[in-house]
Amino acid sequence: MRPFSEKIERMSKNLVIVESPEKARTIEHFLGNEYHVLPSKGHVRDIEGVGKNSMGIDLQHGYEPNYVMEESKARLIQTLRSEAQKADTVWLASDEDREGEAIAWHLKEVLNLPEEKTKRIVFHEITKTAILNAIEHPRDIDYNLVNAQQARRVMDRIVGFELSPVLWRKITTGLSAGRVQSVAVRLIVEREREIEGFKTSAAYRVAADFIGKNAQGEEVLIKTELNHRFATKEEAQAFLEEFGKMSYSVRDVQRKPGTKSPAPPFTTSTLQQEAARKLRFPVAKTMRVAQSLYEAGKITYMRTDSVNLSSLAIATAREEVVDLYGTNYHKARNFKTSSKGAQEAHEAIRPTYLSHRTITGTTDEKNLYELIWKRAIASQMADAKVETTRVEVACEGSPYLFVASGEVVLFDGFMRAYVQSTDDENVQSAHLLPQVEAGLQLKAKEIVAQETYSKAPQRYTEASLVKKMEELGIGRPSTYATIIETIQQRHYVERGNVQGKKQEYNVLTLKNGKLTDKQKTEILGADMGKLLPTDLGRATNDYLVDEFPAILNYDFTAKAEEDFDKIADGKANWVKVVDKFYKPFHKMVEGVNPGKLESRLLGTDPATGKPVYAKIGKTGPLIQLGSTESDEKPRFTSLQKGQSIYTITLEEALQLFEHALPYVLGEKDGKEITIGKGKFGPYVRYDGEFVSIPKGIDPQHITIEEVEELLNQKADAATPLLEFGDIRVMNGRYGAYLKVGDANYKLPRGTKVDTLTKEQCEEIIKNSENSPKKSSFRRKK
DNA sequence: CAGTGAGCGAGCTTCCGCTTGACTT
Repeated sequence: MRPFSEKIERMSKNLVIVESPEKARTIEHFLGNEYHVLPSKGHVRDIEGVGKNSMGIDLQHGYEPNYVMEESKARLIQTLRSEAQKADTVWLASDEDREGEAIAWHLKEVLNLPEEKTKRIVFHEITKTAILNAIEHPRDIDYNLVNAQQARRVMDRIVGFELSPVLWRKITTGLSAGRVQSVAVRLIVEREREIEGFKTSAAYRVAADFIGKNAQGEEVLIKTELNHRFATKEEAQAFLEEFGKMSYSVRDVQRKPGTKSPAPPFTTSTLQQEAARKLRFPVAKTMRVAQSLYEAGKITYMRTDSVNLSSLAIATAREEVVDLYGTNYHKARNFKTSSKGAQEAHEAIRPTYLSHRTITGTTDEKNLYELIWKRAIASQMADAKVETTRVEVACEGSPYLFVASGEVVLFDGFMRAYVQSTDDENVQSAHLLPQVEAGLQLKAKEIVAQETYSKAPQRYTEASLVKKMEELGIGRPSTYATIIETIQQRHYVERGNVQGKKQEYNVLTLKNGKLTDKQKTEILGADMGKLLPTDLGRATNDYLVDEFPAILNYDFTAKAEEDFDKIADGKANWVKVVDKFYKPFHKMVEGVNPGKLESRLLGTDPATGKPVYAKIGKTGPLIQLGSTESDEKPRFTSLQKGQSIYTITLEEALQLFEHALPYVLGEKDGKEITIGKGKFGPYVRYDGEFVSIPKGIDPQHITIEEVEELLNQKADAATPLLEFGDIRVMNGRYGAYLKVGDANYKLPRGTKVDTLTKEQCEEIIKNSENSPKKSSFRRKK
């Protein structure tokens, strides 16, 4: 308990409830003794149903949700209740958005707050004036907004809890579907199919280096590219041969001034993208590090879709920019949030104190902070001024032009602090061009025609998927990271690498009047750490898209949001909105065919005449030999890494059965050696003994020699190093340990095994019995 | 951490958004 709680209890007549503990601490500091500020830590109630196999909604009677307290918040709610009783006035100061309004209402219900002592307030900045101002202008709870939230919540529950059981029956148990996650999976599946269906095409790109002497008498080199690509080698070669005989001159020089503006300060989504690109952070890591920065008071709230900066932040940024770079580098800016469905309850993500240019903390914290600081500072800086130059070189007798483009930064402006990166691999940084004028005669130094292949669309990374989701308006800043975790936990998608394919390409070079022709190879289509759909993800997605196209539609959320907005504006009734959705949706759920998803028939096994299927089983993709309808039980085997039920051939599938686990490898001393797969992975069984097969060895291709080696190792491990009556010193995977009957005891760090005595062992056992061996605390999965 | 284990089948699973949990030596 707080040491000064007694004092507060006596003096505070006001209880203010905000959402986060950090906010509570800051605000209490502003408000003084008359006010006690406590956090609700988010929602305090939710629709009943978790782990109870129940919808928690009365579908027959106005979709009335059955709200229950969040169990983990029982103590918190108890505290809030007693503090609320003592207070004269309770100020509900949750965020000013749909969820925040609902939190305020739930608090009022849960804490049994009477109308006359309850006030709803909102503030947009955490400053003393903003908060005092809010307290002077309280309002009532906006029930239209609360109902909009209820509609959202009820609809998500219905979609999730009616679709998921369909998948359990149709595909396998434990699967899930939802308004957000299923669309996220769809994006990944469809992108992969685009890539698979992508037909690469080759064309010859021509680049030439020219030299000449400019008006100032300087030797100049101009690197250009032809504004035409040749479809065939013959055409490219013909052009190069002609090229040797042509004369060239600068046809035109265009200079254009331009400006570049800084990006707005970070939102959750843009922070995740930049941290992924510049720091290689996965989305969850970015959020974890940001959370610790927030809790240390170093940055503002990290779950936001707003690009807005407080007036105080804009003023401090000005001081910093002027101090660091000078007045001409400063420009005050207000950014407007454009993303779909933005709720703007918070500020953009920025340093709490922009004057703190660096911080103490872990390397990750320092790096992320630096990124946030630079981006916020740059957003309050002047435009960069650039000059782009385009030089066109004409070749006599050819309709094509050689073009060079360059860019010169005249004034770096915001770029001095921060430049945003990009996912696009095709963007090349422009370079500086030499000073030349039209009419200048040039000589060709070298010309290269290179066969280039068009590139397939890019796979999603975690961060680029978040970006796409934000564009579609699905998911919220508080859920991006968890959604990405969920679709991986369900094994719909996985982060993985794709090996590229070797591709031969042709390079024609003309230099000093000599034409050479070379064949080279490159790797095309390789990818690292991208999101890839699994067979399960594809099967689930295809099924859902087929049966529930309305829900899987990319516009579904955006359309629903329009309805929620109408409810919030008092122009629609939430029950009617939900009903209009539910009636046809539920009909579709009821109309689903019973029975499992159809499996892919690969053909017939020539040896047995039985059919061979590829399908999704209980624990993933598998091959089935024989029909489930026949009397004989079918045989099953799982696929090897890299194989897919969608592409595997009959031959490949049959091969898997040759060494399908379990199988008999051979004999040793007249006893069978069996290779199998158990709870803990592959094992060898011999003479009633089990030995695990280590990761490096493929159980389907293990040799007798390898098995003997493993058995010997096991025998060594079973022989005690030392023996003192009942007490034996054993050699285990994690070093030596003590064994008495079935009980094991850890040796203290640094124990010398060779010189261990019986007395020492007894001492160790005695000591470890005083303290419990295992902690009762287990992390939940 | 914990020194295991041989594949039945009953009963379980699930949504999206808010927010941070903490039973320790």
